[in-house]
Amino acid sequence: MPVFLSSFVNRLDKKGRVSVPASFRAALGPDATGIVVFRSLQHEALDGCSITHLELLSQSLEKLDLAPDMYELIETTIFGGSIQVPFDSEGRISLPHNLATTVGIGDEVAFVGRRKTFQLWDPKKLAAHDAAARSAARAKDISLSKIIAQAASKLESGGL
Amino acid sequence: MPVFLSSFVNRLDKKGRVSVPASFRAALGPDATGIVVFRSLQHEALDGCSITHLELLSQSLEKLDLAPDMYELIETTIFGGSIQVPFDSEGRISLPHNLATTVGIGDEVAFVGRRKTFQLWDPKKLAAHDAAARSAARAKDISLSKIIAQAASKLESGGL
DNA sequence: TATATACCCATGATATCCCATAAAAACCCA
DNA sequence: TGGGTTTTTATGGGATATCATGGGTATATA
Repeated sequence: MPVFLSSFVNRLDKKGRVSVPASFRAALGPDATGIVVFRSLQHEALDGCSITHLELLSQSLEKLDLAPDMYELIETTIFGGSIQVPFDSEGRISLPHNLATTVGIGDEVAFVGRRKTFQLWDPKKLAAHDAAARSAARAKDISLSKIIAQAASKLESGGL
Repeated sequence: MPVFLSSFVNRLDKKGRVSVPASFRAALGPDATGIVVFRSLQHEALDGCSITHLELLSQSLEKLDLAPDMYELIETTIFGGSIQVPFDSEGRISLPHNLATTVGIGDEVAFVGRRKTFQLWDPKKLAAHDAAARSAARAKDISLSKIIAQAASKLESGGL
């Protein structure tokens, strides 16, 4: 199972090319010829994933009973708005300029792993988002060991 | 089950490498190729764990019905903020410089066992934190023998 | 002709691998 | 029990491979 972990900041050169982090390329597998990129629904950022993952998403959507307008929204935003970007021989993609500017990406891109997918951020926007997320986590007193403990007790009581 | 116990202070060399304590490596098992490190949500320190433990966390997240914003928060904070660091042939990891500095780690790292996980501290910050934690424990009148006694009586009454 | 896209090679920085050494711990055997 | 020996650990440094990045050139596209 490919897992996207950690974050990396890479430069966009004047041709609009940027290296996809080597570990992400490894997670995509040796056969991957590129990635899929589309605007995030929640953030001022881009979502990226493998082509197979997008197909999986498509299948999942069919299973769900979504409201028609929701379905409509997702169809146009994700599938309509997504683009396929191939790797060059060095593992770079060329990010369309208009797509980059819509999310505030200038000459640097932060690749952020999110397990099954990853995101592309403007590093400054990411830093702000990260700081906000951290203070929210502290405010709600979230701890990982708690989460694991909760899930474990749920597993015990719930069966399996 | 791997258990991380006790603490060790090791030096960071100028390449940014530091030995993971042998007993921690033993706890990780012979097959472990590295560890996962991310910023602690609670402390000015790094959390470290095995890759399997992170996968456990990942599964836990899927099991729990977390609020979407919470799920969101954890995904970016933990998975985006974590890095996978492989061992070199001597059992060292190379700690990214920016990650070390964000938690105040200079040229020494204190590895602190916390059972299922461990933490990486700047030794001075750890000493300060320790002192604070001890006085807090005294203030709350916590004692280990009390805790054990309480647990024992609970077992008797509650069965098994 | 301009603009964009793909393919090729060059280079510096970083990370990884491999070997050396010194200190500490474990071991062994009288 | 004590002293010597072996093994494990932590640490350092040089050589090598990988990666991100830059630029040149050809090929397509409008």
